Amino acid sequence: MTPQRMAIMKYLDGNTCHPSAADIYGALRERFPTMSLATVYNTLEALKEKGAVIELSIDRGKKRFDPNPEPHHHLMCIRCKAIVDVFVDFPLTLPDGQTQGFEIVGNRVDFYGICKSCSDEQKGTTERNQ
Amino acid sequence: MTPQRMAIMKYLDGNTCHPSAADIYGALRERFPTMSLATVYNTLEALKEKGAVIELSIDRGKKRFDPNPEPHHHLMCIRCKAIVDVFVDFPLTLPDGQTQGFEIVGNRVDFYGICKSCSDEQKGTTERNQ
DNA sequence: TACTAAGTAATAACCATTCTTGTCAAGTAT
DNA sequence: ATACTTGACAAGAATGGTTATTACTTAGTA
Repeated sequence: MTPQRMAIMKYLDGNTCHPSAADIYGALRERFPTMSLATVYNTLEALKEKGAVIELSIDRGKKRFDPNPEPHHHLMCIRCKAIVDVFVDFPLTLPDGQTQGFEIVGNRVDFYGICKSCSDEQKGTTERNQ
Repeated sequence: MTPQRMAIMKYLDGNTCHPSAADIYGALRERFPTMSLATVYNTLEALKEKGAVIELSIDRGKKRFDPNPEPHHHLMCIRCKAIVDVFVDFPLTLPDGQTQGFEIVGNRVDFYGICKSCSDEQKGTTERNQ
């Protein structure tokens, strides 16, 4: 267990911002100036295999990581890409006629919306423009 | 309306394979050797703005396009990335306490599984290995 | 010490996507 | 009808996120 790896794990522990690899890299490079982005990816991959983090694909073009192992869904702001957790359990089972021969192994529910601060910003802009 | 654009639209019409931009490009380049991948992207973007196609983010790292305007969900094979449509309506509303100030604008339900042909392949392999 | 294995950093490579720019066609004014 | 303007378009270049490769370092071990 190297200092870099420990720092990444500590940064993730309890983090609810669902950071990307670049976010983590950016947050830790000050304390670990020699750490490379590849190390972050490697560590995240290792943590993912251990089940310590979950890789989210809610944000196209960027992997986001979630250290919360409890099953839950996500809500993403379409403006600022902030992601928050949603702890509501939806009963989602497909009727046999709809599985089309697939063996279902999981599902995912994502909500999209506009977060408070983005919504406030827009209001401010609108007011200024009037 | 250029021939390329018409060909892309025709290829998509009635297509239930949820092709990626590269899929479309690969399918049409023989008939339109001078067409570029960027043209496919441009056309898909234009069609998306018109509401003629929907962009799926079920497949990380690749945009997939769906010409079916009817609201529905998707089921993807985690092996071969095949995507099929799921026409089941789930009532998904977040209780006020869970929206965290977000103005919800949409949601998405994706199912993941292993399709019949991938499942059969695996069985064959297992048998051979025994 | 020498050997091994794991971890790291740096860089290059890769792929999907987006940006930029030159070209062409249609419309408009002279 | 001709020159000018505008806008759409395709092609190639560029970008950004991610992965692969390589060599170096460190720790553990015989």
